[in-house]
Amino acid sequence: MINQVTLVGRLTKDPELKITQDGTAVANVTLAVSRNYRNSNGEIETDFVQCTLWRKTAENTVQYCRKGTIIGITGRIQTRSYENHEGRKIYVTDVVADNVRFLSSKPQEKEKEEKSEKPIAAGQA
Amino acid sequence: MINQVTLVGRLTKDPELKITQDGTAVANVTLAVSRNYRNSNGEIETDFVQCTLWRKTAENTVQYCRKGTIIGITGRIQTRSYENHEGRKIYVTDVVADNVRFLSSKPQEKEKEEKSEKPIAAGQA
Amino acid sequence: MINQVTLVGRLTKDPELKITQDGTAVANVTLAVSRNYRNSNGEIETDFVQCTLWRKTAENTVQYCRKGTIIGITGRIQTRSYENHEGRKIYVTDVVADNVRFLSSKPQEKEKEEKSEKPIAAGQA
Amino acid sequence: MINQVTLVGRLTKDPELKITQDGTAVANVTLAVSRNYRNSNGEIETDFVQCTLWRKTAENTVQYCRKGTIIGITGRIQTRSYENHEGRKIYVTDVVADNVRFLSSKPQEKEKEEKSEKPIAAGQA
DNA sequence: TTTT
DNA sequence: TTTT
Repeated sequence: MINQVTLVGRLTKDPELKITQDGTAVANVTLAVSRNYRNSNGEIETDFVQCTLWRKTAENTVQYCRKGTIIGITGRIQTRSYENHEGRKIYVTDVVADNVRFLSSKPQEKEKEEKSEKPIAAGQA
Repeated sequence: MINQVTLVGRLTKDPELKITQDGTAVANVTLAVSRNYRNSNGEIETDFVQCTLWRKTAENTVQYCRKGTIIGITGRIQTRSYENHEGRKIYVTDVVADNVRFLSSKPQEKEKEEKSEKPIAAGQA
Repeated sequence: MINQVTLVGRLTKDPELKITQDGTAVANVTLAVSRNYRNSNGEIETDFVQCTLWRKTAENTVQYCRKGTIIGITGRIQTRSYENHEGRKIYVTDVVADNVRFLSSKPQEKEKEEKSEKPIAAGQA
Repeated sequence: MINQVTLVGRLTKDPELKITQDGTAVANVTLAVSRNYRNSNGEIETDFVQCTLWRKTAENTVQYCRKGTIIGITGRIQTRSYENHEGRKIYVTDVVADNVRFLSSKPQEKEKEEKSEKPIAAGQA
């Protein structure tokens, strides 16, 4: 079957790197994607799409992007469900990225003091 | 910004037409989209993606498709939130269709007894 | 059937508006889309994709973009063929845009002297 | 930059496997993708999109598909040019596949006599 | 609260 | 929990 997504939008926050139990780098970000048309009140609405980035893609995004950076993501929609502490079933939908492109004109590299201690070296760029 | 989705999958149920307060036809369907690779247990997982179809697209899908029909959808990811009766904020993500294609080899027309009473005639096909 | 394209790239030239015989505005542009990986020589190659924009989409692109502007296009691949003056069949492939987004950080409006004489007013923006 | 294509259409011919000089399997196919609307003469037109498949993707397509099979392709548009024997520059556009899905209801395996001699075993499926 |  |  086919499941293909392309998004261009702005990061709603500075992205943060997490490490899973088995040592894999991951970043969960939200993309603010404004619509191309106005609603009945003349406003431009925005969709806030949750995205999951893995490995190098996560590391590079954390290193080179921050709140407000425009990025392009290609990937697929993923759904899953879990039971919360009240025993209620919660459904989650997000976009798992295959690829991320940095589209802001000047994605100035962030200068974070902890940079040299980053858990995984950032190779590629 | 850009927000573009393409899905091909199977309807998990017979689609049903609803009519909004202002008289617009709408259908909420779930597409079962199996992945193209096996997980670490050797299984093929499936994403269940909620989709919203409007007007003719809704009407035609209800008329020509049923549980198990393979359809292709192009559209965009939409997010919204509301407060449930407990005052908890609920986040909802679905795909709003621009276009639907019927891809099953023999999408035999359904013979439903209530067909002649359908609230809106199904034109296009 | 499904035919869906998303491109983000730079205009290779200042776009120009043409008017067809029946009075429709059209612009033919080429998008330079650099690839996300290096070839065996360590170089980043670029695809030069021909795109056709119609009506308001053409007019707005001509008004707000110039050589080098980053734009996003969604649309479909179109193929056609014709015989050239030597009787040889020529095959042409381009992308017909449904939608164009201006993604350069500062798409400063062009100040062209002939602006006030533009054949069709540019509404929307 | 972003360059993302999704196509669903029918193979215009039985696909054939070729082997490049360095031993890589490749198949060049054309997808007939009918449009979702009628032109001014009430006809449904069709785009014939050239696609290039590599390695396992090529091998599986050759093994499991034939003329008329409906397949889904995700990939990117690729452009290149060369000079023909008359010194004229020829521009070529095709879609390089990342992924291929077989969507015909009954993609019966082809029984070709040369099957056991296939240059590269077809694993995956 | 899932399709083949 | 939202970006410009």
